[in-house]
Amino acid sequence: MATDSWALAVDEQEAAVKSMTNLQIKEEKVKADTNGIIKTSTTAEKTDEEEKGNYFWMPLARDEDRAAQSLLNKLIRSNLVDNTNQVEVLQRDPNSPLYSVKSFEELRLKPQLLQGVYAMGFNRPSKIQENALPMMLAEPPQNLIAQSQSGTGKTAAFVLAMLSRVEPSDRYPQCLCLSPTYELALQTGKVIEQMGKFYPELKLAYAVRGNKLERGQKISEQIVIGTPGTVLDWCSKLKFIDPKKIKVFVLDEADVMIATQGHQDQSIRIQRMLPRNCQMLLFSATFEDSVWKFAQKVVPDPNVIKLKREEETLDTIKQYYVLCSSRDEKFQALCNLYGAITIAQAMIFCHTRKTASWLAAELSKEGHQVALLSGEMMVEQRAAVIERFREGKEKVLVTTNVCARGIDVEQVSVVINFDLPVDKDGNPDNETYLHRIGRTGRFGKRGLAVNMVDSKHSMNILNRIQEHFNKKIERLDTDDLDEIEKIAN
DNA sequence: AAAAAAT
Repeated sequence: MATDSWALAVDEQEAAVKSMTNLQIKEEKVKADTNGIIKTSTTAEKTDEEEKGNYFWMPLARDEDRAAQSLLNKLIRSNLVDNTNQVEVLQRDPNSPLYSVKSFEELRLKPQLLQGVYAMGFNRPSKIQENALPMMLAEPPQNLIAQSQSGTGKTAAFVLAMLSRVEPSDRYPQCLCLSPTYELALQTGKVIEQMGKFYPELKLAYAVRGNKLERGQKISEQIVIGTPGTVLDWCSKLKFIDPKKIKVFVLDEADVMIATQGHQDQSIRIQRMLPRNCQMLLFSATFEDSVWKFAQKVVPDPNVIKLKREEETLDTIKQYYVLCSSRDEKFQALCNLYGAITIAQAMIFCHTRKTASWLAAELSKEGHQVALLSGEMMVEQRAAVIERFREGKEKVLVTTNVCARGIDVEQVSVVINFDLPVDKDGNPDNETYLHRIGRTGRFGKRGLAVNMVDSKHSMNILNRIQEHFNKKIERLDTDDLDEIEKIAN
């Protein structure tokens, strides 16, 4: 459960891993890698920091440069030497060289952190990690607003940044990470636990709904992951956390966390309680223009990694639509698709909780096994459902926007928009669209997205989404099962 | 419209 201690969670994980057959191969690989690292760091010339046992990334610029630059307090545009991704990198300190690392060793991480990185099966940094890690680990700490497509390793990047700054012997919260939903907080927590499992003293607290602590004490966990409402309570009313001691503040899915129609109030209230020198890290696959501007206003002096519009979509995800005339026809089309989408796993998105529960019930009546997940369910139930889906015990998940962002289940090969994503004014929600289809095509895998259109109005919405991303969404005939299975494979 | 709170 969410309240479990760090140690317990790690024990459980290890028990699970031991039951896997390829354990020995994995362990040997980790050992070899870490031995290699320890050797090189002892033979290399040691800095004062290393002598004290602290391994830091080399400062990106000399102190005098930095002092001069901080006066300018201005962003200068540089071009990243990078021919595969069209990204803009805006550096806080334009005099410092623009770094990107090609290996985790170059980061000079503490050995137990590097061990955690390799134990998770990461061999080399992804594109966003290459660029973001040197910025995040620089001394003194610098803020970062970073954009990178779904499934490209943002979580691992900011988790590594938190773990590199945490001091496990100090028994109070030092790193705070906010997630927009309960399920995502649990998922990110697992990544923190896995990557940090070689720090024996380190503990993680989950500040999420349903995790009730005894009143009147401070918590000793060094890292806190949570959802905005609970975190705010823990920091203010309940005083479990002393926000003044937080060194790193991460906003995952940052655009929705600071958007007016999102979690803005709570996130900003939490941010205001933090010390002025707290490092702020904002990550998302999408930043709508106005939100991007707001982010740069609330984050002092940030480094910036931004995608060009044409690079936002992933080409590995094929997008289609099916044309229907009513909701019942959409349902029929979906039933036709069911066989094809259950080859691997699928997620079906609805606009409301009501539609989601209706659809799940109707599909069940037709004899199709589906799971339902929405915010009206109890957290215990939600945790159980997402767990079953992760384990592959459920092939199809009918859900709302609660699962639109961040949820990482590798086996998901199809995303279906039973309802297209629209905002409260009925306009297309391009950001949510991108996040939803990004539940498939994780880490370079291929994926399929199918949009169900049932009116002129929804066709118009889809056309506007196409125009926004300048990406063709082709028609699919659900009567042509051969064609569908070909695509779904 | 959904999500997010020990209120």
